[in-house]
Amino acid sequence: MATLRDVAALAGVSVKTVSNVVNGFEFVRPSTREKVNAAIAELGYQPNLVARNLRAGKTGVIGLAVPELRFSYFAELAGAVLDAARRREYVVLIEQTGGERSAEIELLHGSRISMMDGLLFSPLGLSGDDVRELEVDYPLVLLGERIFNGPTDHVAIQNVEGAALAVRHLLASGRRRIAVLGAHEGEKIGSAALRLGGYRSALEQAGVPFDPSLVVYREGWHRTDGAEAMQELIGRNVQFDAVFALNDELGLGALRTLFHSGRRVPEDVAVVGFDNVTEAQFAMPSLATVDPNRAKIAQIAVDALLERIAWRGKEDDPSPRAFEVPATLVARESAPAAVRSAVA
Amino acid sequence: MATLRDVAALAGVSVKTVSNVVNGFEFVRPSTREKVNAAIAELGYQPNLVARNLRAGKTGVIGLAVPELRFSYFAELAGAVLDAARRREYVVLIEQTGGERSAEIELLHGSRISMMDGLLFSPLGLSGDDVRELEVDYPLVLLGERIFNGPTDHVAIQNVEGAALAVRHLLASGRRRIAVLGAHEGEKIGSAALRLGGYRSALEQAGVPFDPSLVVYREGWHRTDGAEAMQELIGRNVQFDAVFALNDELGLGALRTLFHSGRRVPEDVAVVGFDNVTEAQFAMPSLATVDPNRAKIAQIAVDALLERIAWRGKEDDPSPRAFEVPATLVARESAPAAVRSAVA
DNA sequence: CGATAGAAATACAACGTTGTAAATTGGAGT
DNA sequence: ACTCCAATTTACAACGTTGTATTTCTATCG
Repeated sequence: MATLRDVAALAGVSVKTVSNVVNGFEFVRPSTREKVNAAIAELGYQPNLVARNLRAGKTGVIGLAVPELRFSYFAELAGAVLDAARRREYVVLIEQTGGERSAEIELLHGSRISMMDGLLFSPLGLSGDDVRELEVDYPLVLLGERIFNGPTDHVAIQNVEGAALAVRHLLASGRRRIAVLGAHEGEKIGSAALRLGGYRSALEQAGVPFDPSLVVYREGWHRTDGAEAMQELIGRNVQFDAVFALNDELGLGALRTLFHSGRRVPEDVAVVGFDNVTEAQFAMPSLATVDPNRAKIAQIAVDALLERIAWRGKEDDPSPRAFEVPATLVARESAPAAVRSAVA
Repeated sequence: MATLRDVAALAGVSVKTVSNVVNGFEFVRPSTREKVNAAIAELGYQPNLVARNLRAGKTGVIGLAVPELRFSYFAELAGAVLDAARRREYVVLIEQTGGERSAEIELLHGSRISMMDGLLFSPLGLSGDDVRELEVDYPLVLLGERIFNGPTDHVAIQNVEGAALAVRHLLASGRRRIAVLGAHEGEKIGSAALRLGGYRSALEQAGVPFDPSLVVYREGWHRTDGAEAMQELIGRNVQFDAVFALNDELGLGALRTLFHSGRRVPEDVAVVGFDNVTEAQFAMPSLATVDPNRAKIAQIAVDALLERIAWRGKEDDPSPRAFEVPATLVARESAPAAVRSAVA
């Protein structure tokens, strides 16, 4: 790989002059500029970003830590982050933590971080008790619902309001026996708890009594968990005409079980999920869901991180900021907008 | 951030001694080592990888260029690459090209590359005519079926054999009118052409005549394309008892149309896809498919790339290698192993 | 007790870049 | 031709590491 030095030698100028040309410095004689550019072209010179970044004290790289790319939600989030970062001339290094606490802690405190200007972190293994782990000396922005009120900026989904949207949507179509899949026993914060809270408040607001026998607890978030949770609900022999799955994967699993149990969706049971993953749109029937607005989340998170990066070293860095991105309801076949409309 | 220099000052030794301790150099007096480690702990020193890499002339980073993470296939591939890379102490910088030729070319020749030791590239916009673009001076490994016989290593799926597996599976369950969704008109290489080839050769081998009216051409690879292609097939009024979709997304879209058209899967129509994306497993009915063995692809690709990286500068770098990873058939509800077995 | 070998520690340079400050050039004004 | 200032170019240092070569210890041996 050619270096500035090689180009300088070929063009018969100093290294710094080549650097000036490369960086578009104003005061370079046109004839010199031309000579240098010719040399650059001849050698196929490309600036070495590692050296440039060492010099500049920054890397042009931000990290994104997610549990696993395999899960659509994170893959789509990652895609959105990549897009948002590119718009700001940053590249993204992705790390999979597997959702494991130890891996997350190691990443936060490991030396890989020194390759990044900052980190977008979507914790899963860490809990509220681990906030101390988040006290790091580099810009860090938290995503998701595991940890609130940490020492860093935080971008969250409208969990409560989003869940309420879903429930109101079901109520509006005449459903009154709305089950919940995927609640977490005893949880206070975290997506599950928040969404369950939204469910309860929407019911209350509508004057529909809360019935604990309609709540299915389940730790996992995957399709199999949804299928099993649905199975459990059916096994209880309680009457229900709608299901609010605390995320789309659970909802998709539930659709599967409902189908196998002979129940029609949405005629017998309406279903709404949460996340608006791509698959939801293509499920059979397509799954109504709450769209957390991933592109916006990514944009806000990247912007917040870059702001923090820019503030690095300044004495007065603002205290932790909390962003909340509005969620919207997406009506689909599994819970259409009109009451009991037929399937196409 | 503390540097070696800071640690050295605090410990009262030279910078190089600290470096020696950090790197586990053998000949350091235990007492010195202890002093240094104390200083490291006190300052929370972390090596600066950018500097280390500049010095070492490598970055510890490999690039992965894919069209879009939103598509499950690439998200899952990316996840597998991340895992494979981590096992070899490498991190991965992911770039989305959007599948656009110009973006792909810019990435190949841009300066971002200088942040990477090598690139895993899954082209989509580039075609066989663009092989010249692949003549770059850094280690490059190609993935996928867009370009064969390029000037670089190449890791490919068993497209022909995989497709033949799918078709033989359908034949074995008694199907004889097997439609194909997603063929590309006039294409010679590329996944679609190869898989279509596997389809034809499997039919031929079984003595089943090839019927052009069972082939639905379609450029796109997404679910909507599958749904539309299926619609088109139905519109032709030709008889068919099985569908081989050239990838899972097409297959999932087809399932949807079949469902809406009142056909039962697999009783009336068996369906097999290709790729084994996670969703296939959870579709209703679950989608039988050909598993290209992504984890192995990722592992082989990463290994090949790291080998090339290790060979950098050596005079005798081997000529381009082509790897092919065996595909396997995954029987599922949409095309079970036993003939016309009932749905669970 | 001095020589000597190996261990331990160090100085220095270099990776490729760019900021700083100093040096050189060229042309206008007189 | 001479001065002066802005334009242009340059030398040097530094970003944080580590390889190489060199120096300084220290213990052992004759």
